[in-house]
Amino acid sequence: MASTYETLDRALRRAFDALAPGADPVLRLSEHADYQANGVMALAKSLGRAPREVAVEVVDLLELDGVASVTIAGPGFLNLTLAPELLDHQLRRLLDDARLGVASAPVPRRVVIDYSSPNVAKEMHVGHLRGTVIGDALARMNRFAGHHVIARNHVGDWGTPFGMLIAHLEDVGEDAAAAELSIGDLDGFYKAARAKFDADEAFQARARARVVALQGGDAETRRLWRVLVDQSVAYFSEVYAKLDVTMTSDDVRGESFYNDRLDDVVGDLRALGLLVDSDGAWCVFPPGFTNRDGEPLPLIVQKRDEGFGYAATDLAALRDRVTELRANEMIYVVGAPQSQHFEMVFAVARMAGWLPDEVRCEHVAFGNVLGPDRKMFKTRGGETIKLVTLLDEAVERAEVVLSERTHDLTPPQVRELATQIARASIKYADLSTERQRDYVFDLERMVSFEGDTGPYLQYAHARVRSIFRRLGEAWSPPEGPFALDTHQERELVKGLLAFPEAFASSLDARQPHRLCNYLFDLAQRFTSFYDACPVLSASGDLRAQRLALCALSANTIALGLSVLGIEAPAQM
RNA sequence: GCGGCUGUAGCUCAGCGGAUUAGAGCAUCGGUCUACGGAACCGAGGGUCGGGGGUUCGAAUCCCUCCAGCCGCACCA
Repeated sequence: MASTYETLDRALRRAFDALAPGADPVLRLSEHADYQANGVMALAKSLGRAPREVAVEVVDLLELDGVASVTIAGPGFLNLTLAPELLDHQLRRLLDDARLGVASAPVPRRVVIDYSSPNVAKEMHVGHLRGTVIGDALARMNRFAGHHVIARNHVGDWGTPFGMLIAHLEDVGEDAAAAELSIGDLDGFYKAARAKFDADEAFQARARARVVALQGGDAETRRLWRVLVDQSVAYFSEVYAKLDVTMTSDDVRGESFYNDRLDDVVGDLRALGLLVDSDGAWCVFPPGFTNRDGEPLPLIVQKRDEGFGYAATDLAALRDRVTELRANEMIYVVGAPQSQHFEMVFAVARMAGWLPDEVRCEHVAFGNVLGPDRKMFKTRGGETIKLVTLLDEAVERAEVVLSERTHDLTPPQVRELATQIARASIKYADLSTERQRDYVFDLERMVSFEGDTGPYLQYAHARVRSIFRRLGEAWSPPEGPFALDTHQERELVKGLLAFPEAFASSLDARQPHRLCNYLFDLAQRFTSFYDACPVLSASGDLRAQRLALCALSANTIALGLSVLGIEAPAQM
């Protein structure tokens, strides 16, 4: 059974096709009716005919018996009003469907999502928030859509800084280092190493020697390096758990994972004749990229010193994902500043034939998190802010608000709820802003229960659930047909029926904020309904009908939040 | 200099596969209600959609140009 949108869209397309194959009806939710189709005007233009005339013709061709009635408005809009029997049918279907109308992909795709990617021995700070939260939402949405998701954490675990980190590890001793790292003081460790490196020549020499030893595969050096990586990954896992993010240590494929494939990348590019020696570095020049002097811009694969650039690693990873992981889709959730880099990597991969046309591959870029001064979010002292500090602060605020409002919760319950609210605050604030845009981090606004916030949605959900607690007995859908006589009921139902397309459009565009907008809109439709339409004091079929709308509202909000990675407590 | 992103109500943001009066939240102001959780609902004021041109019957949305901000532009990842 198709969703309401699909049912209408198909009928419209059939009629449009009869006049001009492939014409888009441009179907949307409407304020003037239930749905509206705006495509007639464009169609008329392409036919060189009067829009109203074409509209009449389309309406004649439309087969919408039992689905909707149509009127022509303005220059040629088709205003569609859903038929009572369709509404009834769709609502009953949703009541019976845990997926609330979202079809599971008939042919699951293998979707590789690259996200989070913190650096070993470096703190996770606000800069990692967006990539982690957005990536995880996209992972959950893809899973829910029925696809096979392979999450990849492209951790920064290689490079020259590891020389000094290992040398420092040697100095402080493994146990002390492990202790420091496991409590999450990664920055302290890094800074101490950095300070010694800058001040102490002997240390510098040891650090350099360690880099060489590490790259050369020296066993002891490798073991020490492992200690750093393992401790850091363990710490990242704690942060993910705290954030309720599904990424696990099994998803980690650090840069080092691809080390032994870099020679092949270079060799194969050379064999393909794509490699050019430029100032001693081995480069590929994909067409269409220029530098500041208007000259062709290289993707540096192998540096003059024979070390590999990160482009080589990215190419190796991409190849692995296509061949070994058999990806049908690849999503790189990485900050916007890297967009040119990824364009070039993808271009080179296509040139090399490593990225088939049928593999959808995209850089899902995101903007910065800004402080109140609209600059990169830092502490007053100019330090980056730890992710966990941010979370802890949000939990504290949520606890304060809860303790003011709540009555009969034990302290551990308050704590747990506050944690869920805090996560929702931060995640929703992040997800509800269009990805590419920078946004201002304002904890006060995020944890607020008023307005377009995570807690507001959680509250709206909890409020609906409370109706059923109060009801205290089983209920069943109305015997007779749904009679949506009030404006508020009808508006709510329109919202409920629109979940599948809101979800699909959000996923397809890799724009979680669309689903956020939908959920907030739905929550508002619900509260308007709830205010205007008594539920428990109604009786008979009317009560059954309204209970059904309540159940669907709660389920939709909970499911929508859940696929975004946000919890919906039943009570708060 | 080239390229990318951004510029919509006092503030924070949707809308940008063109279309029926440009939306929401916050803030402000005014209402509602013996209130199924008021952390609510209803309404009002508030916008030359950065400026200017163009295409179109119709542009916040498409094209050009200018302005402002952020970012990227060869061996750090």
